[in-house]
Formats: sequence, structure tokens, C-alpha cells
Amino acid sequence: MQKDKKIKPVPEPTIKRLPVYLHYLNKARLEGVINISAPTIAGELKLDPTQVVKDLSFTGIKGRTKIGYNIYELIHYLEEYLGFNKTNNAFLVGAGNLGSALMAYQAGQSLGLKILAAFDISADRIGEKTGQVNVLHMNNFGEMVKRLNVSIGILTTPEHVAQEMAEKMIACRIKAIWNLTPAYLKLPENIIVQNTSMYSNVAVLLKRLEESDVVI
Amino acid sequence: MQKDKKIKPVPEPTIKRLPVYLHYLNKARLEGVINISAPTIAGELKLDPTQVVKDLSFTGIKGRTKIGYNIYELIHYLEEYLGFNKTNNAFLVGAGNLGSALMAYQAGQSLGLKILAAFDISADRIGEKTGQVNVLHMNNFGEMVKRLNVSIGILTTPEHVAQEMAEKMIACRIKAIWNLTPAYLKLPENIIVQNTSMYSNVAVLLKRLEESDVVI
DNA sequence: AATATTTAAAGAAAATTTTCTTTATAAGAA
DNA sequence: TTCTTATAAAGAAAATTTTCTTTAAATATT
Repeated sequence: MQKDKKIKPVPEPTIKRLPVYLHYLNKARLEGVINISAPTIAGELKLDPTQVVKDLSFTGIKGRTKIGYNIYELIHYLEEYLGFNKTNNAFLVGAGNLGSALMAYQAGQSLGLKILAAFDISADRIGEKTGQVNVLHMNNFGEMVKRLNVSIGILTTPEHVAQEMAEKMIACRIKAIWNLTPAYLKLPENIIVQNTSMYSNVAVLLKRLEESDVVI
Repeated sequence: MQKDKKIKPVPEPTIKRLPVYLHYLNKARLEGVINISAPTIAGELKLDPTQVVKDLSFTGIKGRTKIGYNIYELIHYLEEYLGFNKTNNAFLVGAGNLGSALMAYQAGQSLGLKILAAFDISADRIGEKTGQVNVLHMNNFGEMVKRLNVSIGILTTPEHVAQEMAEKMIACRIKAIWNLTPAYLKLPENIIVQNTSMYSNVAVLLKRLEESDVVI
């Protein structure tokens, strides 16, 4: 348990907002914006201006009073901080609809991840090519991980094989798994798992809708 | 600004965890579990036991010392609380890969939402049927909303038409939008928008991976 | 040049959320 | 029965995150 180092941790909510800023800034840049202030960003994204300042300060960028931030510089700092400028190679397991959606997604624009290949066990999917990405048989997974030195796996299988495939992934030295299945994965402590639960989002939506109905 | 009523608001983190409990409990139930304690749930999902107790208490359920909760009762309370037992009808706009994934998803198991129909503008998608759900032309959206009295829209279009389609949805009296595109939607205050950003999840994953690399 | 205004930055305060502590209760064991 | 133990419940404390306040700097205006 080493936690002596006083590297103040970045709040997770901040980490989640940073890509939202980045996305917005890229759009603004295309519209010709050169300098942009925190209050402007906050106004657009309906956030508190001081929160935007604080969030951005984590990337190390400095703004100028009365001018704001240089948008190119800010984008650079954000990409650098988030690691979106590095190529973070990933393999995708489960080339169904959701998997295909992700492959198509990143074909268009950098999601920070680069899906080098997809894997499946269903014969009729293997050999397909979805938006630049080849679908290979899961049998080749281990070899390909070694060959391309990939450490991130994206899990988009049906739920009932999720645990099994996750285990196969880490047996092949995958270190971090982005789990888009509803399954709760039981894996060793040292494996990083990022769960993206559709359920949770639906739950929040329904609760807010319910609240709004009550308060007429 | 009415906020005199002391209806203590349920923490959003709690709302997001509740469907995770529900999902786990349904699995446990199939394995024959009758009674289950908060520490057991916490152990399985790697959470703090008291947090589980506190979360569950929001649903109004009462547990029994030394026994825990009756699993059927607990599932019932959760479904009731989350509104997952009611049929929450929704229309989906954008029948691409991601849209199809969601349609396929809910075909299998109740996500709390029932997608009654999907809409698109691409001629070759219209008439298709993905997992029980018909794909109709967006021109019919308004009429169908009125006919089936739907108030929830799921947005899975390409980003560049997201704003436009969202506006079309609310013009047709949709009240809540689950936005799965990266677009930040500018809509009237009274519209409920739930953003599910893939970017944010990637960002958290990459940061955690980076941290783990540093601390060898 | 002087002044007013905008804004980033830093720190304090407030709000929220999680974790810890205590208490009460009921089940099982002795 | 009596004692021990597991657990929910309730409240307190701690940690985290957001919002508020103050300060300082730099630009634009007069």
C-alpha cells in the first residue's frame, strides 16, 4: 500500500469532462475560433465556469486574462493529458452489432483508441471487414497480442460468454478491459476494468423523467 | 424555485448502482439463492457493505438481521423503484450499428426500455427488422409518437445529424432523449437529456492504465 | 496614461457522497 | 435459556467534488 507520494489525484468527474471539452473545442476550432475563455466553454456546455477553469488546469495549460486559452494549445494539452494523441492500440472481442458500431465509430474520428483487429468465434463473421478492421478467429488472439504488443481489450460479446472471453484475454496478457457487456467481470486485482453499463444510463433517464412528471 | 419539500434526493451514484445490483440479483436468483445479505452483494461487486445497505434502503425494502433480504422481494423493490417493471416505451432514431446493437440488446432482456420502433432516413434500412423492431422512415415519426404516446427517444445517428434529429424529436413531443452520439445537444431546458459518452469511458480507462504503468 | 472590465488562478466554503461507528435485533449455538 | 455472532439501520465522520470568493493580471476603453 504505497500512497506516500502526494500526487494529488485528478477527480474522476474531471477526467470524464475533459473529453467533452476536447470534442467541443475541436468543433469550435473548425469554425475558426482562435482563443476561447472558460466562461464561454462553460456557457456552451452548461457547466460552472470555475469548474471548467479548474478542470483545464489539471492539464497544465495556462490561460491569459481577458483572452482565454489558445484553442490549438488547449486541444494539444488535452490530447496530451488524455493520451489521445498517442496510439493506444486495442483489440476488440465480439464483432456483433455493438462491436461493429465501435469499429465504425473510430473509423471516423479518433476516440483515443485504435482498434487494430476484432475477434470472434462465429464462423460467418470471421474474414469480414468492418470499417478498416479485420475480424479474426479468437484462436489467433494470443499470437496477435504478442505480435502487436496490445494491452487493451474491448469486450462486446454476448453476456453469457463475457467472463470466459475476459479470462482468455488476460491469459493472453491483456492488462485493461473496456467492458461494454452487462456482465460483472471477476478478474484479478491488477487487471483494469472499465465498465460501461447501458442500464445505469437508462436508470438515470427514467428517474429524471419520473421526477419531472411528479413536479407539474 | 420550489424546493421547500424535503424530498431528500437520491444520489446519482446510487441510481447508477441500483441496476447493477438488480442485474446481479437476477443472476443469483437463477442459481437458487433465496436470501441474500448486503455484505454478500458487496463482496461480489467489490463495494462497501454499508454502501450497499444504504443504496438498497432508498427502495424502501427492509432486510432482516442475520438473514439479509429476500431476493424476490428485493428484485421487486428494485424494479419498482427503477421503473423497470413498467413498460417504458421508446423510439430509436438512427438504425445503424449502434442502434441495431441496442435493439438486439433489449430483445434478450429487459433493459427497462421497450423500443417500439426505429426510424432512419436511409432508404436501404427502412423496412428492415432488427430483433423484432421495424425500421420506419423518419417522416412517420411524428404520427407514430402521437399514435403510441411515446415520450422517450434514443438517439443513435451519426454525429452530424444528431442536433437536427433531436430537434425533430422534441418538435414531435418527445420529452426525454438518451443521447448515444458524441454530439452535445442544445435543447430547451425542459427536455431531459441523458448523454452516454463513449469518450469519457475511454478517458478513464487510459488514465488508469497510465497510472498503473507509472507505479511499477 | 489612467481606469474599468474580463478572466484565470488559488484558496475557502459548501454540498455531496462514501466510509466509519454505534446500536439494535434476530438467529443460531452452547 | 443465555450467549455469541451476523447484519440491517441510523447517524457521525471523513473524503471528495463542486461552488463561491478573493486576488491578480492583462486588455480594452476613455
